[in-house]
Amino acid sequence: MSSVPAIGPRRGRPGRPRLVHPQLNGSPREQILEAAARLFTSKGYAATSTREIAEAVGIRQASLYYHFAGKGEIVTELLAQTIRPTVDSVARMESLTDDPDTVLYLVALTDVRTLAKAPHNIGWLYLAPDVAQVEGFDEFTEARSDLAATYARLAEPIATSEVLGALGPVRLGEKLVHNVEEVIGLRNAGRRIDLDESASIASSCLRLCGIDQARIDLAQKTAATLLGQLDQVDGSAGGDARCG
Amino acid sequence: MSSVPAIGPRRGRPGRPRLVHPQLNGSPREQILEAAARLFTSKGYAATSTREIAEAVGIRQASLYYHFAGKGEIVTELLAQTIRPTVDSVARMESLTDDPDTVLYLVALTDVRTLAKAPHNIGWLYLAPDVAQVEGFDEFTEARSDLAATYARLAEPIATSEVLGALGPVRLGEKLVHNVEEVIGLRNAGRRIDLDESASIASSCLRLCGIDQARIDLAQKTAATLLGQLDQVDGSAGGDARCG
DNA sequence: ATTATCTATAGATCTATAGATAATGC
DNA sequence: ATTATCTATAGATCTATAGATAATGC
Repeated sequence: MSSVPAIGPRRGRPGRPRLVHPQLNGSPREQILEAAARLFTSKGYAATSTREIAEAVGIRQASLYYHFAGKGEIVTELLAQTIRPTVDSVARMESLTDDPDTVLYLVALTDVRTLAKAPHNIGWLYLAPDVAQVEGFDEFTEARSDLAATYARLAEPIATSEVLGALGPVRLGEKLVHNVEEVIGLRNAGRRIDLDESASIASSCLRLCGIDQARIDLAQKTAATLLGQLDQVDGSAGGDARCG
Repeated sequence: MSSVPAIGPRRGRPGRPRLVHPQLNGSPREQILEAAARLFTSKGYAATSTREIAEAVGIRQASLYYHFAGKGEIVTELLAQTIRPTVDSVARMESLTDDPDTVLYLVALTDVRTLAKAPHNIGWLYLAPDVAQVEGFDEFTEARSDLAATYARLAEPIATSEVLGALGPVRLGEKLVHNVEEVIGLRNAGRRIDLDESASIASSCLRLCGIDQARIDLAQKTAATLLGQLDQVDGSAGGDARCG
């Protein structure tokens, strides 16, 4: 019976059928990205072979090259897809309130949630030296320093003079980014990141600015109220309401 | 002249001479560890081949196996050599002063200095997934959680109730370790870590505990005085005075 | 004899390309 | 005809072992 098709008719999609049923959803390209994300974040980039990715998808190693030019293109696509939307979200947060403590709190919280909810711990890849050597990585280094600059801009007006004196705005921005990125390590250790955890990381950002507990409590409360209102207005999570 | 020794007589050491002059100091084993540390921290573990290590040392790839059973043994040896002496140093710091703020400050400062001064940014390797897969890595995961437990023990009595309420001692310990480890990222970005920078990271640890600026200033001042006295008593850095 | 290297190489990868094949689409 | 896979394989690694060789040490 060597001429029997390996797989049943399977819903008419063009192209030669796979030897194995697709185990993941989405287009082949999406399936590859999903499998690669899982392997890269769990085993490391250089330690993951194209063969392993293909096996996880359920295709032959060579078939990857129909969709991507190579391993490097897979990882840069993953990074590009997951650039943190934080910088863009700042405008939205600033439109919610005039209180600068609350804006920083909200931005940090959003950033933590983004890192916590991503389907895989992609944030990790930005920090790995083998990934940093991939052609075209510079773009992402730049994105991360834009992020630090944004944090710096938000933190500078509210930080105490002692903190600013010791660090300067640039280092403070970097420190806040690093503080938010604790969530990457927590995920890596298999920890679940709930909303309380996220809130406490966002609070730490204010604490690192030298802001006292009363102001932190206030910002946290204000932020919770604002987020509650948002949820009421549009039931959708993270609404992209295009108002003129 | 094909029978001419590749290298001059070179100080009588046993063993067949190398084809290339040693470019590094120390025993062959030390030279290998030095070269591997540089390559692992700059390119990543999985992305570094044994051939590259050998080339950096100036020996043939196969000669590595006279000194190490393989790549895994090289990296575990590196990790073992650089386990942070922080846990051990706590007793010394506690003997210097009764002020718990100052003890935490000193421990954090010592830890930062250790990470900053290590010849290569080995701390990085603890965080890399490809290294985590090496046989025998568990030991080092344990060492890191011992470290977090130590920070937790020191921080619990001095943290504000708000911080402890939000985080609990365990998470606070982890957060302090993560805060100290900012230095790893800074080094990776090519930043020089001077004493001021180290001091500001140690201060951030107190700030994350909810400690106010006045107490931070005091701890910092006390610590500086104590360290100054130490330097006067024994000129040696990090004296291992074995007193009964 | 011991030590530390060397040469040579087996065997297992790993990436990437060429070209065949089996679906759908028109 | 187009699409998405497959098979087969070249060529470049990479790790690890076997055995030779050239020093020193006794």
